[in-house]
Amino acid sequence: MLLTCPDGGVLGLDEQIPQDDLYRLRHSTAHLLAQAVGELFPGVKYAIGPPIEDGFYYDFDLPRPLSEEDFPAIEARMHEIARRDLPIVREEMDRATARAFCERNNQPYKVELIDDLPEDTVISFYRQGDWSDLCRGPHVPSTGYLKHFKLLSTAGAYWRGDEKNRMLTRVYGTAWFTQEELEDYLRRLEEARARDHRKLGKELGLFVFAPEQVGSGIPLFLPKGEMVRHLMESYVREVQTRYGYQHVWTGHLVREDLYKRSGHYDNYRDAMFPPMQDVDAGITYRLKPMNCPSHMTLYNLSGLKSYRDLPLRYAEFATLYRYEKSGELSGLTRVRALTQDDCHIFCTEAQIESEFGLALRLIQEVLQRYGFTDYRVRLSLRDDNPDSKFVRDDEKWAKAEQALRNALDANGVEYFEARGEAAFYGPKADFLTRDALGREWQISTIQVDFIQPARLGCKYIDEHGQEQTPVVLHRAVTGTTERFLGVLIEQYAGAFPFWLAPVQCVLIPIADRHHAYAHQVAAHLQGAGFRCEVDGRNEKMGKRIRDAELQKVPVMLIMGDRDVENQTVSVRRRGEGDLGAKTLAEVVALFTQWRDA
RNA sequence: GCCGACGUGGCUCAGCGGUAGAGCAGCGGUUUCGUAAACCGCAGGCCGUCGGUUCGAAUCCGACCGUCGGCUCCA
Repeated sequence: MLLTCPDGGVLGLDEQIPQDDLYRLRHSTAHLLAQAVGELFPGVKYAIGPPIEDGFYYDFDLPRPLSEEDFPAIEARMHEIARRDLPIVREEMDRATARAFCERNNQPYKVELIDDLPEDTVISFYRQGDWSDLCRGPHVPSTGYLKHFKLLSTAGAYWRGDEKNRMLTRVYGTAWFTQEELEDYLRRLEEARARDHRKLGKELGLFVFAPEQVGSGIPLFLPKGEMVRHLMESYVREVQTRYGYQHVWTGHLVREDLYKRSGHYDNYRDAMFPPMQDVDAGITYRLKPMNCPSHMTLYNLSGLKSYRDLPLRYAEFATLYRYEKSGELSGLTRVRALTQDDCHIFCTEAQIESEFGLALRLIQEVLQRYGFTDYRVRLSLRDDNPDSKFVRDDEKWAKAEQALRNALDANGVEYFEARGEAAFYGPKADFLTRDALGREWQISTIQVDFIQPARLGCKYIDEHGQEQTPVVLHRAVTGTTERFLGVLIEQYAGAFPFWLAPVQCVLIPIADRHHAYAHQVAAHLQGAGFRCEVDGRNEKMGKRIRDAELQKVPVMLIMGDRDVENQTVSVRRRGEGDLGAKTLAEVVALFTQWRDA
């Protein structure tokens, strides 16, 4: 096995995986898995099997695909091999010997790996008993060290991550030093599943999917879900306005020609919904998959611009439609109808750094308001593969990349670099976060574009009366409302902060005779701008408290005879319990304080 | 799109060759209650769709649709 993880890039693995003991343990467990599969399925061809965060995987080319039903037998064999306590020994070979060895063992993937190793690489194998694998190491001393592991799932994976190649069978597993750590990890997985936004979205009545009736990847928002969306968007709109952004609106259909001119048609045709024909006029439309060309058109048609008009910032909450492949759809995090909080900033080259800084501060303010700290910033650059989508204009790319780096450095942002992740028109700074199950998603982004403005004929007149092409910064704050909401639900485990909760307060009158008072209190709070519901169901108070707690409503107001008499309500905070009786004025003051916190 | 698993009332799930079950939710009644589940009753499903095997299919086989876990992709 060749371990190309930390610097390989090929595997798309994160560079932060440390070469520590746990890494070594997992790496060896991957070998153990491979040996077990080899013993159970003679003729298996091995691909690669690296350690990954929390575990490992191994890719096999097998006569038949594995399913989880095969796991007990494989795990049993792994334990058996572990009990043999085979020493794991390193053996170095020269290239020709290594190649011949792998060919003799009918391991074509290993041969391919050897052929691709740089000239000066020391080629090593790790042997345990009569089983051996191409591998850089390091490993634990013997198979006896491997005790606390579990196979988790199978998956198809293309050889070398290329969909043109053969699909292999990948087995994922986890491994730990102690049984407690293993069990703890499995428990964490369980807990993560409990905060899955798809589950919570259903339980909390936020959204549904109707693949058979409306379509896959098109979330339908219930009143509570729409309330949260509305709050999220109003909030970002308020911040953007405060930062000098202007909001525009550009519709849902666009003539296809525009995307041919912008370059999107060539790069993303397959990911757009099929064209629509206006037969009478002979025009072809597309559902709008991105805003840039529309905003640039708006720029062009709203009068000739002077350098004094720049920077000009067009923001839009636009619902876009993208034909994501069926297998890629995932709850709210990957949808076909998505609402971006998009913005295009038209500016001069000299303004890039300050505009980037402004966008960055805006993003940081918003993420902080949401209590969002678990993200990292990726500087996404092009690669030098001549077949890739990136527009070829070295000078402009170099300029854009330098501008982005300067801006990141000037603002003291920590980031890591990823080649091949840029947009076709320029490099970007992407903000990545993880969902409950550890999958990484892009939220905020700032992109430098030296290409599209020229293609679409954007211009301004500089201080010398000369025509110039503006630079465009593409920028999204929360990314898409849908995805960000999905990630937020998981971060909060469904318990939204007071300002964002769709229902901020449930009023619980103890007996029927308290209903009128409850409605009176509710009306008062609604008048003060808070979202309240009266739970007047014929259920015991304890049951209604329980339901409100399970629905993650931040506040419950309970009222009985004492309260009616004293004109108070008894305040209960979710997860905290009874805070005692308060007057309405006190409640409004408390609510205001919680809302603005 | 590709590989694998799964698809039973609104929700969570049992049944896996012989005429469809439970809990929760819903509806009707009784109860009027002080901080996380009162009681009684009623109703609700062509078992994803289409085709095949069988005397007989929710149960076995196939195709399609959808969901889930990955892979690929992500303007």
